[in-house]
Amino acid sequence: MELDERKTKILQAIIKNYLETGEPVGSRTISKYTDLNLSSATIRNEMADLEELGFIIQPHTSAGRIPSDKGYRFYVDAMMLEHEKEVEQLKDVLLEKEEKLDHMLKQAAKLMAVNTNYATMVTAPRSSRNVLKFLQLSRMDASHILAVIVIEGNVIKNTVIEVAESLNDETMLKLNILLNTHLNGLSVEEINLGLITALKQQAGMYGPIIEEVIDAVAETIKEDEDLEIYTSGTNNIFKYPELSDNQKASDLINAFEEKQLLTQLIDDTDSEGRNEIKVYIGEESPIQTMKDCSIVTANYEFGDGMRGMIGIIGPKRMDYDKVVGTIKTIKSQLDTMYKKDDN
Amino acid sequence: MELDERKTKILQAIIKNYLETGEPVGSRTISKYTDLNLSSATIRNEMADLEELGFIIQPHTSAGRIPSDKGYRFYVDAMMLEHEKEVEQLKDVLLEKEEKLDHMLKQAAKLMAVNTNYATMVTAPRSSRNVLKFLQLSRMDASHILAVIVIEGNVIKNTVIEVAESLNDETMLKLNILLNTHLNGLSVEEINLGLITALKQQAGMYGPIIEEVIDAVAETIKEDEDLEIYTSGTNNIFKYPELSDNQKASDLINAFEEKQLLTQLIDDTDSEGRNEIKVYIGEESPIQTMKDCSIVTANYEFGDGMRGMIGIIGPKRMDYDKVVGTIKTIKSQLDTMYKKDDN
DNA sequence: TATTAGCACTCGACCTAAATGAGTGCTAAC
DNA sequence: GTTAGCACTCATTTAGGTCGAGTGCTAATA
Repeated sequence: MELDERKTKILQAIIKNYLETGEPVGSRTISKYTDLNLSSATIRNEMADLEELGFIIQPHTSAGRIPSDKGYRFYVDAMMLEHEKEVEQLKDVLLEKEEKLDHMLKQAAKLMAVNTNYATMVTAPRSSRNVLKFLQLSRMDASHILAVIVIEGNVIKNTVIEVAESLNDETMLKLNILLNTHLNGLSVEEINLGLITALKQQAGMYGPIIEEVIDAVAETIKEDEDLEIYTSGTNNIFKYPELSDNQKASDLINAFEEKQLLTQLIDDTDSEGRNEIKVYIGEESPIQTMKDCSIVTANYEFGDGMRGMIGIIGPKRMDYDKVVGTIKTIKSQLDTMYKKDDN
Repeated sequence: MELDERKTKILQAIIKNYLETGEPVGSRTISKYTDLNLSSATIRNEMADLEELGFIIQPHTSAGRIPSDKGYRFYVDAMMLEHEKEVEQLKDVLLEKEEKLDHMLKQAAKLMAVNTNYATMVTAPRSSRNVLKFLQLSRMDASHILAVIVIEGNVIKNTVIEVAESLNDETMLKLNILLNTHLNGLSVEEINLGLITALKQQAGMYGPIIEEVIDAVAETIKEDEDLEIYTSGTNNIFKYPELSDNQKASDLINAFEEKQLLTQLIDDTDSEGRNEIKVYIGEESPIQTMKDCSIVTANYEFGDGMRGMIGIIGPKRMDYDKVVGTIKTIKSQLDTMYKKDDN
């Protein structure tokens, strides 16, 4: 059996109607809803076929049909193809550039949540290559040295190092020069034991400090890995009956609190994917607790190789059109925002 | 009518029983539960009195009684008085000192949540006096200066300042000395326009940079105000039927996401309050959406005048004993953790 | 006077049966 | 291939009925 044009039209109509009403769709509704001018009986026959093909499901005998995951997939694929041509932008979704990056990302998450009424997430961008850009030691007080570590993409971290004895200005200067000349431009993998030993030797009696600084650098670069995730609109899930029964809601809320779970959504295929927008429907989701949800994600990219992810999570019965539009809009705004002047 | 000893005993028994079962408590239950050896009829009379006094409530005719807010208040006050003597510590709630402060606070929130099965929050500590401790400008690359700002309590912030032309080492040194000698030890209020003008004059052609740095300092100190709040166990609210109906759950989840709302819980009475533990019951809560909850909070204090808050939020029918114990334990651990060696 | 036993009464919780109605599958006619 | 007609299914709603926990009140008791 094939999916001919009429079946396609009927399937589209069923899904469209279900997205709007949330109720199982009956044959009579379709008979009137479409311009096919077919009787409900004919529709019924076609629906039986569509069910056999796996696109729609009957929740129980004598109820209308609802889309299966496969049905949604078909619908979304068709829609994405449609969208490919028009590069429409939602005019009313306007992200303002904020002073602080974290404020802006939080803002982006919120904007998407308010606009779509779904739960949203935004990950902080991280550099594909974690390279040390700049290192600065300074004496804070007699027993503390402040180490400022800047890695590629202007991610800045600070560490306070305790020292037994105060160091004079000259020593500080020497250490700074030593560290910067040898370490700048290196990634954490490149800072190996041989290099460290060589540096320690050159530093003489200040070897232990070098060691501590390098530890801090490694720590800092690594720490950037457990990346920050901003979420918003979590409580939107209560707006959708299919998600708001206690067990499901609890699991979802938990996933949003334990942001760690959300990292599974982060796409690690390199950017070759043509800046694709990804849609996970129901069972396709990589996160177990979101089997009843659909997830739409996209990567954004700052000028200097920093990449992050934005995502919207809602019920399978989701306004895919709007969600994809919103994601696209926010993505493109983030993409261009830091293109010219960095931070 | 007075609250004599017998009434007190009965009231305590009612509340205790209700805390355990969650069901309205009937007269017969009390008649057997207590060692008063009174018939249910007598208890009924007493209960009618207690209701008249406002300590208990009948959800509907022909149901048992449940405590009113006033009843809970009575119970908690009595309990707190009891606790005053014993300074027991929960042995099994052990907070490990983490490298990073934010990790540790997150950990504290989680620990409390796991231990009590309620939702918890921990605010980052902030200094009562926001004083500039140390300032460091360094040249990051030709057109960017990195300003590192350390305020009292070793809160460190970074800002990148864009400059038109590259500055040489000597100028940088001069600016650093100029800024540090004049600004260190000052609070944001003390950095007034007169001082700024004087500094700008001394800096000559670099006046604009001075201005930007000072702006950044002001910004940084102010920004520390919109403080961070770590939450955990949010989804625990689903464990309590009285909170998990959709509207209430949604509101609560929202309050935990919009952490801003939680700031209302932060106690601004100065520490004179003898390190008191605060209990807000139902209507006493300063947060509208938590009228069906009880909230237990306490302030913790790091050695150097940094203060933060920990709190537990659960249903009114809460295990107050355990919650207060947990709060006390975590508080005292936080209190002592940074007493000797700071950060 | 305080306590208790007894009793009628209330009211939510739970169960069952019947009515409703949306929607189906199938068959026979067009 | 399409449609009208019809019997059938089944979730949802409504109404009625029982059950039992618990009360308030009254009269008897210590």
